Amino acid sequence: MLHGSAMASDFYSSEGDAILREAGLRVTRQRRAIVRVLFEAEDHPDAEQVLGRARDKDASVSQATAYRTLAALADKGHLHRHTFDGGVTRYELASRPHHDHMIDVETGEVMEFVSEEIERLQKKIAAEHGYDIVAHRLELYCKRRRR
Amino acid sequence: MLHGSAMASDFYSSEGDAILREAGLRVTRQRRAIVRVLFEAEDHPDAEQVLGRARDKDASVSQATAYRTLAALADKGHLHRHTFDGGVTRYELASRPHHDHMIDVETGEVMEFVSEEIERLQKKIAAEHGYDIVAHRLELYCKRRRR
DNA sequence: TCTCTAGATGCAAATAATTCGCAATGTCAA
DNA sequence: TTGACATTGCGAATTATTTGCATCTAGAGA
Repeated sequence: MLHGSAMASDFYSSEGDAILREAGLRVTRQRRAIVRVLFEAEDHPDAEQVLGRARDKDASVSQATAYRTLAALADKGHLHRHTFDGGVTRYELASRPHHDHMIDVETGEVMEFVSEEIERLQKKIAAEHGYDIVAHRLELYCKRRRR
Repeated sequence: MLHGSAMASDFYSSEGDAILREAGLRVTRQRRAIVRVLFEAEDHPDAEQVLGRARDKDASVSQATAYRTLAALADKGHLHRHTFDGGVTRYELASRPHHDHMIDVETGEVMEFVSEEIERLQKKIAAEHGYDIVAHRLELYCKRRRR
């Protein structure tokens, strides 16, 4: 298992390095930690959570660097920002397969889904107005159906 | 025309009073001004804009009251909050017919649209996961199609 | 119409999240 | 190896919004 973990870390580090380079950013210890956190995240962490987790990997990561790195990656399109219903900004790697979000308003749980049909309709609507879609945001706020 | 304007104002004031009462709020001079601004708005003003316009009607409206009133109306569901792509919070009366938003990323222009088909698909998706939709947010970020 | 009280107001200070200035440090192309 | 310039941490500054508090006022009831 130690072997597996080490390999996984190396793997993610290189993936992360690539993302940083693609974004035109220098690869630093701190940024490596931050990007690794993003690769490992299975949720949608906010800046504070990213900072905390990055510090677990490298205690030298400062708040300013976390915000600066997240902003730089988001600006270059490598990171998506989400602000579910007036909450704080949450982050998610853009390299993940595209999906939209469904939020359980009672538990705060965030689920993911895709609908080719909706994607197609969105494009159609935009086209009808003479537009091309650059990005979109679809969030469904739901309650578990009682039965 | 003076007649028309006066009638329109009266109309909006009573509509506004009703909304305030329904929200369980007392009808004050300041709140009347704020709610009238919301009724008259053809855009999606942020708190600062609402405050400015309300002050044109009644100079005594303070920032705190603007925020407090907007928050109270939003909490009671009479007002929708929007945060288009990381910008400030914008407001829109919930009594307006339902619609989603299309944002021209080059001009910032906000357009409205509805698609019964998308609405239906959303409900279907939620249902498939065992959920009922409480609210949703669909925003299309677009660029005018060059030809 | 008068009174009374919970709710509302303005002001200024307080928060929360994020950004910025700056001197010190680190990356990486040559 | 080196030098230019990007990046860092720190703390102060911003921005948007909220809150504490003393003072008013809407509006139910006498």
